[in-house]
Amino acid sequence: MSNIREVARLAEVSVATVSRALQQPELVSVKTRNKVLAAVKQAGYQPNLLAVKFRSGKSHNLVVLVPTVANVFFARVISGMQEAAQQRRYSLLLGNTMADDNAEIAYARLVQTSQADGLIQLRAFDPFATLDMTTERLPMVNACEVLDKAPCPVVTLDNRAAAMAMTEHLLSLGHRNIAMIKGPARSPLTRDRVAGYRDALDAAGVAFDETLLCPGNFTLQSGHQATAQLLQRKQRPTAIFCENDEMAIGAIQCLKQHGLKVPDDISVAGFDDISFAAFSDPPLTTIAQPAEEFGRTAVNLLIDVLEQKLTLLPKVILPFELVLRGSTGPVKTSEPASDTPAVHLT
Amino acid sequence: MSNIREVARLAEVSVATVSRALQQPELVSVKTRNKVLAAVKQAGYQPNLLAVKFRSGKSHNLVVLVPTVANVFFARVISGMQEAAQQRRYSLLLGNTMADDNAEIAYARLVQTSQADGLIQLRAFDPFATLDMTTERLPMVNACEVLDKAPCPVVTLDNRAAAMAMTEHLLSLGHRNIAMIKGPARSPLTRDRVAGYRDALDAAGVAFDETLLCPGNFTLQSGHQATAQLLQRKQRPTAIFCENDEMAIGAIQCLKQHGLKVPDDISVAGFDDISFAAFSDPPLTTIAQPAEEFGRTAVNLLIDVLEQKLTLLPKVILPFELVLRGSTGPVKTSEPASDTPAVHLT
DNA sequence: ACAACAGATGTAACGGATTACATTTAAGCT
DNA sequence: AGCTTAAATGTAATCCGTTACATCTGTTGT
Repeated sequence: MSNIREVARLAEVSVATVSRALQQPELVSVKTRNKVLAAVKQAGYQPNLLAVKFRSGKSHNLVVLVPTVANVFFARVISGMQEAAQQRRYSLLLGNTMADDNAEIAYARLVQTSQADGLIQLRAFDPFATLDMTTERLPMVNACEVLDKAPCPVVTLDNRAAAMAMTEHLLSLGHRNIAMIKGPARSPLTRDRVAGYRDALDAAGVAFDETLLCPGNFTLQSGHQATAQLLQRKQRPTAIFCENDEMAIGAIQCLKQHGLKVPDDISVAGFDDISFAAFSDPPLTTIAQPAEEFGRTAVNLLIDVLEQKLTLLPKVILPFELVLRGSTGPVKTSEPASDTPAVHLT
Repeated sequence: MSNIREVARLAEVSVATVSRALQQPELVSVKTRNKVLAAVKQAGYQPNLLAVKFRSGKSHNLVVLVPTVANVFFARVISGMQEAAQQRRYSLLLGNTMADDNAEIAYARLVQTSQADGLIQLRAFDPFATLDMTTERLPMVNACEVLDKAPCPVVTLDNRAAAMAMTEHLLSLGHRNIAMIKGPARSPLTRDRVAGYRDALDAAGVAFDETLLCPGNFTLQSGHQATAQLLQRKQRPTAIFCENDEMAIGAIQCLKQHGLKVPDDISVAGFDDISFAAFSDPPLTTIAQPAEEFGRTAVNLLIDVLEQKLTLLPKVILPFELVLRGSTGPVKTSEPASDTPAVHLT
């Protein structure tokens, strides 16, 4: 691979002139510039970016920490990131961490040793928190599932309000016995969505029943399993609100296998509005999240930080949308007035 | 950020000794080594990888060119890549190209300018083909959808045999009027799968009817659309073989909307075995591809090439599996003997 | 004609880790 | 002790593009 010195030799100028002809053409006379350009072409010269990055100390890479790329929602987020990064001439380094803290810390190390200029974290975990104090924490943006007190810009969605909106929708259909299939217990995301669910229940004067909350892990299988458990209850819920669409689709399959009709016998709602949501049977009522926009915003925010276009630590809250489709419907009135008297009004 | 000179100063040794203590400890006395290690700790030293890469001329990055990360199958492939890359201490640079030739060429440039040591292409397109001859072509592996005469190692699956297997399955259920929803026409992948479909038809002595081939683009929507078209035919096909699961799921939805039962009225088959396939209603008969294994193999192959562990250009063919589920069933005998006489035996 | 200055170009230092080669130190042997 | 050899460490070059600073050329103004 030819280098700048080779080009300088061919063009019979100094390396500085070559560099300037390429970086700041206005500083070089037209005649010389053309000589240089010709030499560049002749030599097939491409600047060695490793050298440029080394010299500048900027890698122009961003690391993305994602729990699983194989998740449809995250795939869309990454797609948006890619788009924004490309526009601003940054590259994306993928860190598929399987939500493993140690893997994330390892990736964070990457950043510190200047493989990347900054980091985007899609989970509520601070990979720099455990590092010793001699090592500085690096530019980071936390998106989608965010830390409560993130020491960095944040882009998220009002999960609590969204969950409340969905729960209100179910309540408005007459449901009073609404189960929820959650994500992992420790996650702030899960906590917020449960809080929103509870807000709506409280506002409607419906008693909260902890046993209606079922843990899941955002996979199709876990939605299926959790639903199977819910169906073993003495009193079957009339609606199931799942914290993502995959679990909702898993839930619907389970219900059908038990001979139940959705939404006639039981309503199901999801979250995310992945492409499959509109194609499930019945089509899924869900909360649409602007996934690609999450990615774009996170990247732009991070680059702004890197390029010092930002001083404050912004908190961007993207809008959600309640998407009503066929998987939710009015509660069947044929059921006997189903009270759980002991719990009623505490 | 402290550098190696700082550590050398603290340990009261030369920079060469520090470097050796870390890279080839056996060359350094135990006493000195400990001094160095202590100094490293004290300074919070992490080698600057940009410098290391610059010096070595190896970026230890691999570029992945993927048509769309948002596609479930590719997401799994990338997941496998990530796993293998991490194990072998390489990083993955994501290039989401939207199947745009120019975007791919731009990414190929990245590689040339030593941002990455090699490239994995998941599409049948050679981004180096159009580049002028002064610029050398760089290490590359072509996976999943491969070029016929790829100038590089290849990891693929016998798409022709797989499509033949699926078509034989449908034929064995009595179907004679089998439509196919294809991918983009130019793709070798589409061509091979159509060829396999035809092989099976020929072997069974069933006439090939070109009008039963419907173009799609691997999305849920396109499966839906193509199916709507197929249903306008005078003579409805009794089975639809889709070139991926997304299109199959789209097809099933369309059929249901037209009041048709799957598989009683019409059978549907997919390809890929994405997670949603097992959760569709009915569960999808499909061809399982070892997606993660594709990714792992491609990465390992590429790194082997980079590290000169390979001399030949291997062609790895991974196995597929016919997965029978509920979306395919015997053809209904109640239909009148349905011939399309004009076409029969040409 | 000369000073002042702008414009164009060149020289060389720099960034941080690695490593060939040189040098010093220690150990082993007679 | 004196010589040989191995082990340990140091010195300095190297990778390549950028850029501060120096130098040179040519123009304008008086």
